[in-house]
Amino acid sequence: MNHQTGTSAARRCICANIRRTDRAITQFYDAVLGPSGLSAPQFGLLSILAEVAPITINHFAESMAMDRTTLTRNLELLTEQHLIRSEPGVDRRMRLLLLTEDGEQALAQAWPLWQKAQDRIERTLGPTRFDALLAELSSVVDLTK
Amino acid sequence: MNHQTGTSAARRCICANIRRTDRAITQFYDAVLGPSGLSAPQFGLLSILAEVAPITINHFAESMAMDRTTLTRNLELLTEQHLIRSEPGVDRRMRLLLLTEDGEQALAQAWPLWQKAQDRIERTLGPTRFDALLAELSSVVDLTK
DNA sequence: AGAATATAGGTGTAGCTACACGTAGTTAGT
DNA sequence: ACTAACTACGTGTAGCTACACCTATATTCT
Repeated sequence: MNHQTGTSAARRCICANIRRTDRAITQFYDAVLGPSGLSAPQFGLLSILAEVAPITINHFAESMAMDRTTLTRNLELLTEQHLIRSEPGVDRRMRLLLLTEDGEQALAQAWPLWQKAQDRIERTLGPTRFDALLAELSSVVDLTK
Repeated sequence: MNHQTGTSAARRCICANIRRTDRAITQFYDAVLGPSGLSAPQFGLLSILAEVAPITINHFAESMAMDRTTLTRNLELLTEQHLIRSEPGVDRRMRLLLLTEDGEQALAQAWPLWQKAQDRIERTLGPTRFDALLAELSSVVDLTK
């Protein structure tokens, strides 16, 4: 079992491999986005929120495939930095999330940095491999449901 | 820009997509590994440590592509649970990491559960797509260096 | 031998993640 | 109208992650 040939079962763990890739890519995007003052996760939240706002926390969490309570904690920080705000909806339980003007500006500043990081990956892999990778990642997400 | 056709740039962010996949797959493995008492990251650490022990923290961190200080914090928990231990090396700065007997047992108990989770992904994708995905993840890690 | 440098590792701080549980407001059933 | 069930959201707790900074030991250079 696992002599010279082949890769150990542990090294083939798809979970460990994805987690490892997550650590590497997040550090890479964090470094490139650094000058914007946004972390990779924060940029991700703002860029999607810009498309789907106004939206409730639950729907936003679903859109991000993120636990609702995780999103709540992340939104606290963005709110403290005045990058987003929330206003009451018709249903008094709901809060509708919106970007502030500061948030729009921070996002606009970060876009070229994000593009730089994204291009590094996208261009090196090429369009075919890149799109295939995105598709496979989505397949994995679907498989866990 | 980004009307009905195509996917928005934000949705194509490889960082956000990998992070999303990480959340999904980690929850999936955590759920399946639940009965073993090990989390997905803990199983990952133990299964690799079993192969490379005895090893220093720095070398283990490198082997896991993980920040050294992150590893330190994770090892604290495993040590408290008596799943691993460390002993001094010849160089008095070093600590050599080892699995305890409890750790070996916990790992042995968790293996079939891990196999169950892994099979779900590996069998559905098939060997070709699965191996290609692992390779592409490694490519992404290499690109961030 | 002594000073400068390099290596191994820990601590303070802070952000990301999610489960279990709780509260307030809404809707459905009778 | 009243109760039960459901929905939207927050809080307590705890693990995973990494940067900046620190200490202790070992090595190299002069």
